[in-house]
Amino acid sequence: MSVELRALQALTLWHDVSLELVRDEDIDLSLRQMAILLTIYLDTPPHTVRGLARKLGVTKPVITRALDSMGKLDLVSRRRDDQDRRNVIVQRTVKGALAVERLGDIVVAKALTLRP
Amino acid sequence: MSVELRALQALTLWHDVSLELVRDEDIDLSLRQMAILLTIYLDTPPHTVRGLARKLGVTKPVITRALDSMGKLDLVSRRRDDQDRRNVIVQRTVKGALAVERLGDIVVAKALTLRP
DNA sequence: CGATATGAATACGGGTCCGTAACGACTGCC
DNA sequence: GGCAGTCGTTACGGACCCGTATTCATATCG
Repeated sequence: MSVELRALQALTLWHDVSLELVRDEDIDLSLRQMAILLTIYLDTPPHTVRGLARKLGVTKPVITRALDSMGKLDLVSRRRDDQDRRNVIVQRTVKGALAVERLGDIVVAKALTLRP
Repeated sequence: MSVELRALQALTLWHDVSLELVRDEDIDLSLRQMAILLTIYLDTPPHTVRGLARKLGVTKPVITRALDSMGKLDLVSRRRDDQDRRNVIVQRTVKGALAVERLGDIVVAKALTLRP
């Protein structure tokens, strides 16, 4: 019974946040882009294209393109690794940090409405 | 400080579940499709195309196409409303219920790994 | 040095999704 | 019965994303 409740609450939370994100004009990222963005901001650096691809279970071009589009939005930035110039280091930005923070606020806000 | 922790936990949860969904072969739904699916299975029926469009803040064709693709996967089904044959009633399916249940399991499982 | 390997980016063909606009089916009111 | 209004679907053009294969730059090893 308590397990049933947990599952329903978890689903409701996921639903509420998804709905909020779909409605939101500002944040329009695909699930993959969001996973990439959060990995960059939550996991310990450094992050490379190949490393992200492995972690996400997708091909490298997917990461490259996601970084392209998120880079246009100034959510992430790229820099060559000086020690091995084949590598690209993915870096955080102020705008990206704010977006992640905002996402966290949404999740927290929706989570708080669950417990009556 | 406790608020910081909550936000970080919420973000980590969202990240972990997103990552799991991206990696998962079976579930490949966009955020919008997921929001539609969960609305159908969590909110009280009946659900119409127009009603879903209003709730999601998107246009009707978005709902129609999402129902098309999710219908092909047998996650939802459609039926004409006999009382007003202009309406289409969106119905749940066994496979859809299982998919939603599975998503709930994923969220719960990831949530449980947060509390040390 | 040259050969090989590695990392990222790009080219390509195909698929999906979007919003606007138009369309067909249906209802209800005059 | 006809006409305006509603609901869902479809047509269209554009944007985005995918995976495979290729290319370019760099590193490493013989």
